[in-house]
Amino acid sequence: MKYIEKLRNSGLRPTKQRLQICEVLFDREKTFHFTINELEQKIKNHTSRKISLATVYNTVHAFEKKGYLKQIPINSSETYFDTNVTDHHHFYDLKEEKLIDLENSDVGPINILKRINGKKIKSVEVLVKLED
Amino acid sequence: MKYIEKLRNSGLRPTKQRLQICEVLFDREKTFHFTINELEQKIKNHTSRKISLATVYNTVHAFEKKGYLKQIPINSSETYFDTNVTDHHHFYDLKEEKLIDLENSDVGPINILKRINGKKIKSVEVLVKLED
DNA sequence: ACACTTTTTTAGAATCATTATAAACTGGAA
DNA sequence: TTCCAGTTTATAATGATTCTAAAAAAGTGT
Repeated sequence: MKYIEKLRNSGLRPTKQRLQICEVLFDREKTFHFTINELEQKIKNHTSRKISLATVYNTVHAFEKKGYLKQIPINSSETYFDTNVTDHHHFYDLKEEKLIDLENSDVGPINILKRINGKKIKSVEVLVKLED
Repeated sequence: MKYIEKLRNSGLRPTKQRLQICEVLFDREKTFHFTINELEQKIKNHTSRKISLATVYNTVHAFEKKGYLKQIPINSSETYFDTNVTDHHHFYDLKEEKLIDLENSDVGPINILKRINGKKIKSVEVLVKLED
């Protein structure tokens, strides 16, 4: 299994649950944007034995901490995560409540001119809201 | 009272509670970023008679709908609002959990090259996360 | 001021995403 | 195999937000 190494290397035990979640999350061509509930559904379809909701939360947070996932800043009742952890941006379709990737090349270069004393810039994220 | 007109003009009855919340929100020099709980504290200090939490929620949502407030997209357990409804951006200090305004002039012009069929761009918001 | 309608406020209950708990289980080292 | 730290699990707890429905206040016409 290709994910066993990945998990071991980051100090996470390659448990059955984590490996199955890896498959759902990372065996894809395209970026995957999801909420915990959407992920749970995908896991249900993918796997015979169910994985506890608490484990899904634990795992997603563990993966986020290790840098395999990132949260997308957005105002929604549920938290959105992204399997694409590179620097990139998003459209958010307000009606459909769906996220769409914006490559860096789709957004002109962003140059933050202001700086705050003693603070480093960790990330720059652009959210483009769409309406009909 | 200067807010009576403002409320009437937007079809909101100028009640005692709304006027007091207006004072807390809008009688300031600078932009005010707040969560509902922070706002409740400010109201407590400003007013003798307490305003019900439900009313604070109702009022903030009514003001948002009328365009006097906007939500700031950010991953936090609480929703952040902003009295500055012009197009502008934010630093978010992850350690302090504080928002800092970024004027448009602090951020180079942002040009979204991609378009989605049948959708209009409603807003473009940049969130710059800060760490130590 | 009074009567009447509509909007607003309110306290408390309900909801829902997320986190905490603590007992059972598992992976991996010795 | 034995042991232990790390994981999983069901369930309870938490906390922000929304709902409810009754009381209060605002606006309107008389």
